[in-house]
Amino acid sequence: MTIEPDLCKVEDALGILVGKWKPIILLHLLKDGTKRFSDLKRSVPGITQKMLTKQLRELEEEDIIERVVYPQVPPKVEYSITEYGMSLKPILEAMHEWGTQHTLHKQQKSNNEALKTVSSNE
Amino acid sequence: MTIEPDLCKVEDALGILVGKWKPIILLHLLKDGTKRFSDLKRSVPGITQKMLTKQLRELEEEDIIERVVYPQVPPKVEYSITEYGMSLKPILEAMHEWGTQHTLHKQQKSNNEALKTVSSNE
DNA sequence: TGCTATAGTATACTAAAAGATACCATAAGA
DNA sequence: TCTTATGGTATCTTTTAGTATACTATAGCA
Repeated sequence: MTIEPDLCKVEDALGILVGKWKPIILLHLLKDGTKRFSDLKRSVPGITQKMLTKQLRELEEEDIIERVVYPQVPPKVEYSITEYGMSLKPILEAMHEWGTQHTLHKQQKSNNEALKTVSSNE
Repeated sequence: MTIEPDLCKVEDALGILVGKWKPIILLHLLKDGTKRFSDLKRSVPGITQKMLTKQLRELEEEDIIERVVYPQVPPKVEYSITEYGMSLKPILEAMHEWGTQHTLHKQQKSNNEALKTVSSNE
């Protein structure tokens, strides 16, 4: 299969997944199903409230996740992946698998370079 | 299969693919095999020389593409995908397929919204 | 009365990515 | 001698992404 670059839809998927936080948010939701805002915040260390809100709004806008507000105080808001969002799973898995391989590749590369350095010092 | 978010390697793949131009550059190289710098520049409309150079250097750094310089004037430089770079193909294909579906989904969504607007005006 | 929890918003800031533009070397050809 | 082609680099400006911090509402509890 060859993808016609001019008709390229790759960037659509990329646009959804890109951002420092979106993949990790999606992986948590895929793993745990439904999560509250504060759960997500705890699960994604280092993220600010503003960023989490922003990423979630963007994913919601694309119908990847669903947001349910319970009218109570203190507020309760639950997020979950939509059926449509589930369709991203193969991409995330392919990337995860590749990333795992890539780690090995990088290690081999740095090993080779270390070897070269050693032999040139001999 | 569930990906452990904490051990997540998804971002590694994402880091390679991300950038306004990288996917389209890779698709062209996957399609045509070897391409010269100027061919790529023509194939990727709107890209500046600086950006093309930068993206190519980054992909080369990751061993995704190979750069061959022919010592002649005017200069000739050829780029091609490495065997390792070929391993990205499943990801690009998965994203392409998803993107195509997503286009349909977006169309349906805007159709639905148009319908809603019509019925609320009735 | 004052504190806590939740799910945010508002404002100001910094850093990174991308874009615009000008510049370079040099052989071949008009 | 001037122009063109190629594959860049250097510098500056703009745009976008991300961070830090302060602020909000309100029920329940001590």
